[in-house]
Amino acid sequence: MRAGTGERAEDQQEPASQPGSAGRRGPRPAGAATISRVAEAAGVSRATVSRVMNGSTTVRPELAARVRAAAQALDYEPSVAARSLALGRTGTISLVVPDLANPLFQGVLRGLSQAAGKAGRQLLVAESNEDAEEEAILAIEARRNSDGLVLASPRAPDERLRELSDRLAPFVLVYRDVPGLAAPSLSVDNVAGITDLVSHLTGLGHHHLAYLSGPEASSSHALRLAALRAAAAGTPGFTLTELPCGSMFDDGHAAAGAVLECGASAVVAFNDMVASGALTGLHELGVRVPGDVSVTGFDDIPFARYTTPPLTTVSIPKNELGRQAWDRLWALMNGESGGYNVRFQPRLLIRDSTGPAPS
Amino acid sequence: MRAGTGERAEDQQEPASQPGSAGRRGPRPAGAATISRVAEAAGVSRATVSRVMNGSTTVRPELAARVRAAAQALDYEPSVAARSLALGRTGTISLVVPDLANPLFQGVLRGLSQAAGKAGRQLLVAESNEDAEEEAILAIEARRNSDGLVLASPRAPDERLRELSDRLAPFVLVYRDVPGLAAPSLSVDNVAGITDLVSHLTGLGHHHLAYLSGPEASSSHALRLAALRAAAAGTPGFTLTELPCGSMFDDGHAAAGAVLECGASAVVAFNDMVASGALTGLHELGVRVPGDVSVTGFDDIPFARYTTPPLTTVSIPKNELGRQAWDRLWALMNGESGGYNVRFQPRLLIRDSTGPAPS
DNA sequence: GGCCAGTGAGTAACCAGTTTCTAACAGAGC
DNA sequence: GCTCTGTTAGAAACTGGTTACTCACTGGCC
Repeated sequence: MRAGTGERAEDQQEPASQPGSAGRRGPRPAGAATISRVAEAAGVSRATVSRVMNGSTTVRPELAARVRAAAQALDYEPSVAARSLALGRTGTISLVVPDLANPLFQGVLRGLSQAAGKAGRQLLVAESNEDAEEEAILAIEARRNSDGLVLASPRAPDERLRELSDRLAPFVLVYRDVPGLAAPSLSVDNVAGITDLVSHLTGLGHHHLAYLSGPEASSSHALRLAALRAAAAGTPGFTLTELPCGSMFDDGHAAAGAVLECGASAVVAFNDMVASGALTGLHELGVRVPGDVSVTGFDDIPFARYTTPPLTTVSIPKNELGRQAWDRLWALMNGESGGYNVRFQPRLLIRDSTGPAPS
Repeated sequence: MRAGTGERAEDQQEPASQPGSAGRRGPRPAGAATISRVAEAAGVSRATVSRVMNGSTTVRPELAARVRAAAQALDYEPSVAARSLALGRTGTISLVVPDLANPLFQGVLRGLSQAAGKAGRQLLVAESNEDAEEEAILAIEARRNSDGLVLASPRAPDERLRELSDRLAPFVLVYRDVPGLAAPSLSVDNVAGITDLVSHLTGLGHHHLAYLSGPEASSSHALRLAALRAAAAGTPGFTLTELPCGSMFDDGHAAAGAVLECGASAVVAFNDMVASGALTGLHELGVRVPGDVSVTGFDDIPFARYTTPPLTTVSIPKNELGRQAWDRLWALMNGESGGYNVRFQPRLLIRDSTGPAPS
């Protein structure tokens, strides 16, 4: 993406060092109005200004108007930091994900961002770069800066999450279900998804499946693989070939040759990106999909409808996960129970990348 | 995405109302250690604890060790809110974008998140849902909760941004260049991108181009359209057909019929998503790409390499924009000049969706 | 007219840190 | 031995809000 991209400076502008920022005395805001200045201007106490700003009804309307006028005249905006300190909450929640480039987490981010925004809450985002310990550290750090946390942590060991649970609370776990964890989790039924996929493929006459593996440490990968192995073990005359792969387009693209070699008639890819890469790779090798080989994905990313051919996949409600994460977190922050754990049932979407096994 | 997705409650867990949260006296943290408690435990003053926590060297090593031990024993973590108040800064910066589903902004988000993370800063994210006035309001709100702002605001009028400039500073504008704005901007040379695209296509013998328009209010769309019109006006025997479209996959998909009707031999789509949708739509109509019609995109989203055929497009350094936005903002926050405005030169990527005009 | 309840607004005590100013003390120099 | 200087750590002021408590004043009721 960056390689070779030229860059050119132009449009020189005046230095633009912020006018009032040269630290009069206190720290940053310099000339910013404080509640005291507003109180003085309106001839009332700070308490009254505070009451007016927070919509308390115990202030005489006429006085309230005077305060509002003073605030307006001074461009007064309450200090968020001072408010947080006094109130003991920040008005912010945070989201920690392993990878912002992954549509799976982008979906949660969107859903959460919109739900939190509607409730007037700010959203802090941190990316752990797929590193298990980083996930934990960032989660703690993000949590300290907010009132609650939504954590997508596919790498960190169950035990680590359990021991962190106190410092992270209130928090909600997504795309994962850790037994014995004192936090609600919103997960996806990977087993059901894989089972649906396998029935669909065996129904089409496929007996030899290749699985393009996800990242070793991924908990979703582990569940999907286990479900596939179980299905294979439970069906006589069924062969499962496991091919190491990854989670990105390129991984799937690079695996196309191995797919061809192993002789499978259908490919179950770890996710849609891998499937989509494999589709392109197979196309380049002259393999027809679904004529020669069927291909399936997982997740139903927005792009899955626009691959050639459109991808048969398993749809999971990414935005909905984000929205519900907000609901749960909100409940938790109010001291209520976060409710039950929820496992979303994915939905099989049959498109054109799967067809009858070649005879 | 959500339609029909089943949901099932299971794994009932204990109520999990946070153990210590029932408000002992102060607000939230309940039993959390404060600097006073640590000071008391270590037998020193709060000032000394503060100095130790901030790595001041003016504390006797032996004393410092005692303080650290006490802090450790009490699980002490400084209050972010109190620190923000005293210091006058939050350690957070914010990003406001119109649409988190758009790969363009996802790229900036990633680049910014990583750069800010490396510097130990938190990142606040807000999404304006493509609404011009919402952009402004969210920007103010986000800015109040942080020390600086990166703003992607393709909708808000120039004038509105100029009048807001004081309240938003320090801030950096991305994907846009507003004349006279006292803030550095990082933009992309849309004109150069379109010019490259047009030369490429005319070089292949295309004389009739269809432009699949972006959203009316988008400043990128305006610039790209203007560049196309200029190119058309400057080239004899050149026809430009403008087709209303949009910015998403579906818009491009829906426009395929119109493309066919208008008789153009090449399609310049507003962006890669539109191009990709158009590709699928044309394929469904039995049109060969690039045999019958050539198609180009803009942005080079990760997916563009995996369409069928791979998409000829213009690459813009999305992550790099995020990284540089951080650098500029950092400079600004330190009272330095934010430097020159930068206009990135996009790079033409010729893939397989363009070919010679049919004769 | 006096008592009581209710209302509106001020006082002051918080929230949890940072930092300036000051003082105690130790060691060096004369 | 005394003064001067440098180091270390504490006292207290400060960041900008919120809120429990208190009190003055008003009106209703007897």
